[in-house]
Amino acid sequence: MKHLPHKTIARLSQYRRALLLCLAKGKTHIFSHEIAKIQHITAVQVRRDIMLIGYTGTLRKGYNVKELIDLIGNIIDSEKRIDVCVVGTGNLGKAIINYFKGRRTKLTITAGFDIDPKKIGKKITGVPIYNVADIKKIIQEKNIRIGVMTVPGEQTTEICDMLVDAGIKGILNFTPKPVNVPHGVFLEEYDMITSLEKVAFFVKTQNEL
Amino acid sequence: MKHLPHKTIARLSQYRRALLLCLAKGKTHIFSHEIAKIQHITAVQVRRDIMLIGYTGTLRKGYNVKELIDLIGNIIDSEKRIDVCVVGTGNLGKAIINYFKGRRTKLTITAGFDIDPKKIGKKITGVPIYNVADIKKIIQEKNIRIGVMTVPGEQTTEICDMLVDAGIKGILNFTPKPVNVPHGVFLEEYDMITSLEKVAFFVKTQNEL
DNA sequence: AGGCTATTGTTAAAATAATAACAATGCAAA
DNA sequence: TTTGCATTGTTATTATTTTAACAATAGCCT
Repeated sequence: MKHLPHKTIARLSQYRRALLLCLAKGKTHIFSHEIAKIQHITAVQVRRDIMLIGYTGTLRKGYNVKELIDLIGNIIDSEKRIDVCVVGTGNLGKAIINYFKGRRTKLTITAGFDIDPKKIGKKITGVPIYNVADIKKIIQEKNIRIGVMTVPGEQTTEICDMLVDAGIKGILNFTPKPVNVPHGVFLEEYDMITSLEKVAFFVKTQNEL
Repeated sequence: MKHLPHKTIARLSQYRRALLLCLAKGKTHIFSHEIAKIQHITAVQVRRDIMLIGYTGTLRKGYNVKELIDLIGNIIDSEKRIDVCVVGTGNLGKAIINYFKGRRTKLTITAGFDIDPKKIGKKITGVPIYNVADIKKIIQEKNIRIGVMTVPGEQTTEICDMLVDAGIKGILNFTPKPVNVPHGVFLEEYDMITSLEKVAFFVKTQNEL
């Protein structure tokens, strides 16, 4: 497979969720338009994405749910578990840790970090919380490869530098402040306000029509 | 202005954040490459976006920070405040409410909804929490136009239907379950796992090289 | 069996988005 | 004043992503 578009990667992850739901319902096959409906995209796009990963469905029966789940897993999952840490265990950090609890994925949150002494040493739904000061030590000991940042804006830059220094390979930044990472570290930023303002923009323009 | 690309809308919102920061620092002008650096994009893209909204900077001095903030505001803000509600006041809901606290934007969170009697009637950083059963009444009374869903997956569909029924115009769905809305309601979905799996995919492929 | 239809797989076209290229020009320094 | 250069604004090009089009065919119905 030469190269999978970013967008396709993101959709594959979503397809899998839909497929797992179907599997749970006992469905063995699914049509492209059924997946499309769930994800609010077109059936063509689903077929095209599936084509890109080299899977082939059955004419008039659709795709084998289980096979497709496995294949998507082969592509987007790592062979081995990838350990993830969450830096900042405020509301958002807790939400993320809870969100992952009990989901079967190769991604596992194995550490949380905070500066609050009241939190350090405790656990959040099974995930131990460490002192941010020990971030490098813990990340290397546990071979953590991905860091999720949910700290307040003022600490973002400092924490990011610590993560990079500790040898982290990917960062998902939920803080409102953009960061810089050296080449070789994958960075994904997400800002809730941007999403909300986007919704608001379309609500507004629609109203004006 | 004929038509602004979705991506540009999203970036404008981010530019504004960067600009507000600069304004706070006392900067009166800013260069395209400075904005670009903050946002991890190219200066060309910044200039192009700014061109699209019809603003013109000063050669060798850059863009007037204050003017640009105002113009972006004119474009992406509503004239009037848009009221937003958050349905589900768990960790994520609380995180979002806190996140907005004290930010000056036309978007204001004016209601939270929950089913937990212990939460109903209380406030979260100033935002009153109502019973989900009263969702239609409150939304109409307060003229709330946008709903943010942070409820558990099982309740997603039901809550979504209630929001639509109450006349909401835009929905931002943070739950893991995709929803359907009728034409005329703008829907934006965000799934944290998708973001994280995307990061993991690139961490994985890079490792394999 | 034979025709009809729904569905896949794939190529082609269109739309969207990002990047490059470069003319214009105003400020700074000589 | 004049030269050089940094910076904008804009058009052109390229890359990416989505959508359309349609041939192929497996299964269903008669």
